[in-house]
Amino acid sequence: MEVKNNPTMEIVILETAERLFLEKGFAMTSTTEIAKEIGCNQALIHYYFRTKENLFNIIFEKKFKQFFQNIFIVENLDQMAFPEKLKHIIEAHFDMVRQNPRIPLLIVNEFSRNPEMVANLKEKLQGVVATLFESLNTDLQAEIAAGRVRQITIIDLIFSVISINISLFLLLPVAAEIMTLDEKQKEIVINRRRDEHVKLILNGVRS
Amino acid sequence: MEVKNNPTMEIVILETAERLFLEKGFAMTSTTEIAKEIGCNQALIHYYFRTKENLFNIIFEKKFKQFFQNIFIVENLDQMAFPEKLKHIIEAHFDMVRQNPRIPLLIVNEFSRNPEMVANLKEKLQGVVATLFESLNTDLQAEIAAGRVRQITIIDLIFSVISINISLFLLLPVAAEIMTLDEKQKEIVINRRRDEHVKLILNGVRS
DNA sequence: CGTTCAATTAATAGATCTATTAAACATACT
DNA sequence: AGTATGTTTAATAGATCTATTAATTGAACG
Repeated sequence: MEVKNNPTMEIVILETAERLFLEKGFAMTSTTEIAKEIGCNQALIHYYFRTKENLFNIIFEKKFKQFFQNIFIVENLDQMAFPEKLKHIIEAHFDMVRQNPRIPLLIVNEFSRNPEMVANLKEKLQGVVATLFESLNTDLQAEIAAGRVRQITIIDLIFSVISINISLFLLLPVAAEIMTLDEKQKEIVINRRRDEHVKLILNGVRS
Repeated sequence: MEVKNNPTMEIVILETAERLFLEKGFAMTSTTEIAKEIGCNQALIHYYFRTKENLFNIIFEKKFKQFFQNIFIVENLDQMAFPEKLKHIIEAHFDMVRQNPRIPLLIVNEFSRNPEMVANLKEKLQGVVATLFESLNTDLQAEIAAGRVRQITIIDLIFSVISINISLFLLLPVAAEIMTLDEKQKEIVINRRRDEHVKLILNGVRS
């Protein structure tokens, strides 16, 4: 038997590249810098991944899927009433974005650099999203019929949840600088916004 | 009298650079490309603006101020009741973002590239924002006291408005690709979201 | 011990980008 | 006409980046 490919360095490269791409984007991250960060030769990056573009695409695809597949992961939703259910969905999504605050920026920037990439990935998640939305939509329509929720499409509702959560973590760095918040104060803001998003949406869809 | 400096080319460079920086960001836009787009020699960019960084900073500062100073420009707010006033503020901000859909991305990206830049600019707009918020806050507190609006800070209210409006135009390119919307359908979505944002916020702050 | 093959490095080609310098061009003025 | 000054271009230095190639290292195995 030949020597097994050592996956360690490949993984180190992936992790380091992921961190740098998320921090500084595709254009501002060079393979030279990735190698320097790791402490290895720059050619090694190309040995494992051939091109910078290819390395980026692997990471991007992973992050893209991760972000959309985990869009609304909540356990035991079935027994809940609609407002409670919606509350958990908002909070779960909020927490997911909180743990991946830079992915939306990565996706938005990559789309303006290379729209093809997103176009190719979209099919892979349409199924996942569709079934997830359908279940919630059934509840939503029941609530609307019962007069407890105003006329609103499931798309608009979900879009509002995603928007408000994503934009917090997108804008917070800039907002914190303008309002001169330190890390501790930022934490407080984030926690307050978590409650605020729930209130805003739950109240916002009342009839 | 000597020949007056010809401002035409300087303006052409500024306009072209602005367009390219907004389209593709700082790193992905080269002075070579700006010159090629204009049809002039690349050295001319440096003749007028010395460095790419300097050219970018001039444009960035302009866009930054433009975006924050026009944050809530509405006429004749005084005679309106609070909900009507808030509605007009949301719509005015929505329309402003609609006309400058790429500025938020420019600011967020530039901040992660060079936080100093934003730090230096923040003082110049704190005065403008403060007075604007104070007026609205007076109304807000009255509404809360009257029991028509739930407990919410003016910061949270304004942050929600800005968030929901900005994120629409930030996410729409990607969302439109995923949902396969053409330009006409995008327009429809934008117009529906404009109403939706008003409803969401107005309902969302009710007690 | 020497062979073999994967992993790693050194060296470098080739492209591109920023910025500078010197020369060419254009225009107003004497 | 000739000079002076602002504008534009040509040429290029110097840096950096991606990607490739050839050489070196190192570990398993017969």
